Amino acid sequence: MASFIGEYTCNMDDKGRVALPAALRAELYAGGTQGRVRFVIKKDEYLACLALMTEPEWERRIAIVDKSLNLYDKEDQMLRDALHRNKALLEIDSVGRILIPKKLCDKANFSKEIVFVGEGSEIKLWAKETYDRSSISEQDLAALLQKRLGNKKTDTEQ
Amino acid sequence: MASFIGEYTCNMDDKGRVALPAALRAELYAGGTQGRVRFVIKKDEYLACLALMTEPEWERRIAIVDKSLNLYDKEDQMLRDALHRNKALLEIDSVGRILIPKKLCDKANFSKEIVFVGEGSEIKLWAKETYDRSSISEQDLAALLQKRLGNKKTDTEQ
DNA sequence: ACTTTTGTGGGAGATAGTGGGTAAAAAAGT
DNA sequence: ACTTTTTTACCCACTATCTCCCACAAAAGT
Repeated sequence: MASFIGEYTCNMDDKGRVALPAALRAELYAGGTQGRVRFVIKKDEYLACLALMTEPEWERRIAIVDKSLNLYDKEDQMLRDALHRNKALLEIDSVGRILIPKKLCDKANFSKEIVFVGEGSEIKLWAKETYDRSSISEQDLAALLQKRLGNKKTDTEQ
Repeated sequence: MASFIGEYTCNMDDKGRVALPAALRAELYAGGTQGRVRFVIKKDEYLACLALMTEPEWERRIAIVDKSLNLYDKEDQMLRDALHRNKALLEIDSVGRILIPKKLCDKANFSKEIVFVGEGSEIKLWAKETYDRSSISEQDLAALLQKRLGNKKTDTEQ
């Protein structure tokens, strides 16, 4: 399975197309994937960005959610419903670009410069301005790391 | 089995016909289904929308329900009866459209713009205004997700 | 400096979506 | 049983959008 890493900036044209940075594309095809690769792109549920992943990765994730939801529970169904909003299926075109749906561009305030951030099984897409503004301070990161992964842990971990 | 994903908007004409978005149609036929495909469309039991699924998927679901209902229990039989109301069997016409029965259009307040939402084994159909209005805020979704699937769990999981 | 790879832009053909007209079928009324 | 009316199905045609293709620019590597 592909594991993405690194920050890359590309420009979206006025048709909504952006080149998938070559390094990320290479990582994709390194996984022995032949032919067309399908992606799922979605609005991130917590952050002001989009998240891009391969279709199998999406299937894996939604399967986990489905397992803990009851088909005949109203609140569960509303959650399931909400989880399928702002998603789109997309493919890479003949020159290595993806076409981002307008609605999702708006949700993440995309205009021109898009930052691609490899995060293992997914790629985050940010409007450059948003990305630069949203980074947490080094101190906060240090504190969060210490709390969640350092020694003084309060909850379970694998 | 076909797995549907993505949001698509199409217009219903005054005869009650809507084009099934090409991406969803392709997904259908990708499952090796040749010739005519039959669908079941129904009013969603909990939400103000319709749900569309292949006939086999419907059979699968109703079989599960049947298993947990008692043939000789009055309330169970009334439920079984209710579950078969507001259903219709439909096919795709020669240009890829479906014809939605008037009764169901009314139930879901369809007028012109219909949003198709792929949700795995089924496709939800919403009147656009209803869809936009019924969307929970991003904060609420984040909170609900955090509560149901995040770390600070208060109830059982997997 | 030159070659190769990567990113960007635009035009043309293909295809998806939409609408209407007509014929057949079903439903309703006489 | 037959007529009338309504509904459904099939066909054709138009338009807007998207996808493919070509080409150029910019960067990186040799």
